[in-house]
Amino acid sequence: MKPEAPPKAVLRLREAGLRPTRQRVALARLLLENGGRHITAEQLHGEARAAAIRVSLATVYNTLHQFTGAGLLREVVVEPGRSYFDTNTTEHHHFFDEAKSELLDIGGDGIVISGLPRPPSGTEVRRLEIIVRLGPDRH
Amino acid sequence: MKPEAPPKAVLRLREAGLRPTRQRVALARLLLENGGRHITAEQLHGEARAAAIRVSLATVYNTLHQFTGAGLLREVVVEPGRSYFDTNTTEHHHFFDEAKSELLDIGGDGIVISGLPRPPSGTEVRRLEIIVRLGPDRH
DNA sequence: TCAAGAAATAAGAATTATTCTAAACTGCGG
DNA sequence: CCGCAGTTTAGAATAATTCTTATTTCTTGA
Ligand SMILES: [Mn+2]
Ligand SMILES: [Mn+2]
Ligand SMILES: [Zn+2]
Ligand SMILES: [Zn+2]
Repeated sequence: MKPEAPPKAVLRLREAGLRPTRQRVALARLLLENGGRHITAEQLHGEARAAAIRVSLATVYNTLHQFTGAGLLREVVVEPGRSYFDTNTTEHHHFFDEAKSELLDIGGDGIVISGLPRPPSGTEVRRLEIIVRLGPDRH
Repeated sequence: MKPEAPPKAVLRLREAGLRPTRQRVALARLLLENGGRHITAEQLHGEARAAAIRVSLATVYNTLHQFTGAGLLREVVVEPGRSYFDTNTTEHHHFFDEAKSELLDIGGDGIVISGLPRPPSGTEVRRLEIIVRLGPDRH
């Protein structure tokens, strides 16, 4: 009588061509229903455990990469040996607080870069990113 | 009778407050007498072996970090799990060819960025870097 | 020139993030 | 409900880097 409305996350996964498995749906919820975030695989795994979602770390890694491939996430590399995954896939840039190891969004609108050379032949630009590295204010 | 003139590398190390040991001098030569480079610890270790310089990988890592701390090198992070060390310490930016895993300099002069917000309070900008990620030209 | 202490090196073990393997499970079309 | 491709998982494996500790090498001041 009451046909279940498929949750939003399920639809997003279907659109992306990813089977809405228990784990993927749960992770999609954590990631996409919580505003803009910059999260590590370990962190997400921790949140999943805290939310009583049983999922292996390998699956968290797989899922993060699949989501990235599908354009639901973006991978940000600012520190050696660790990847952050960004739920904000719009064009934007980052502050990186080196003391706190924390990324902060810089909205992409209104930022203009001039003077860049054209890319070497045989290549084309995939993405342009600005990283503003921050340290403690040593006034 | 003929007092040896201390090689350039020795002087650079002294200025930087680093003892000019056999290994550091040899690595400084490889790094600083070969034009602008973006090199990995493993790569440098390989070059050292090829040049018959006996130095351990641990020392290569130590040296690269010390040089970076002293401002003789700059560390660039563009790929998860690997650091590049840049012999160009002037203000500049990079193309990163993701297919070849190769960094290319973009001279810092003439590049202007506008519209950036000011850093969050308590922090100050340490460095601003632009990374232009390249893929194969899929015309 | 030499002795002594401080600093640096090296070998290998250890750590960390991530990926791989292969076996068990599950969503879904028929 | 079957069956199978796609998915998950535990644990092993990998890769880059760091750590530990004994040994070696600079530096300096008798
Ligand atoms: Mn990745
Ligand atoms: Mn480092
Ligand atoms: Zn972001
Ligand atoms: Zn460079």
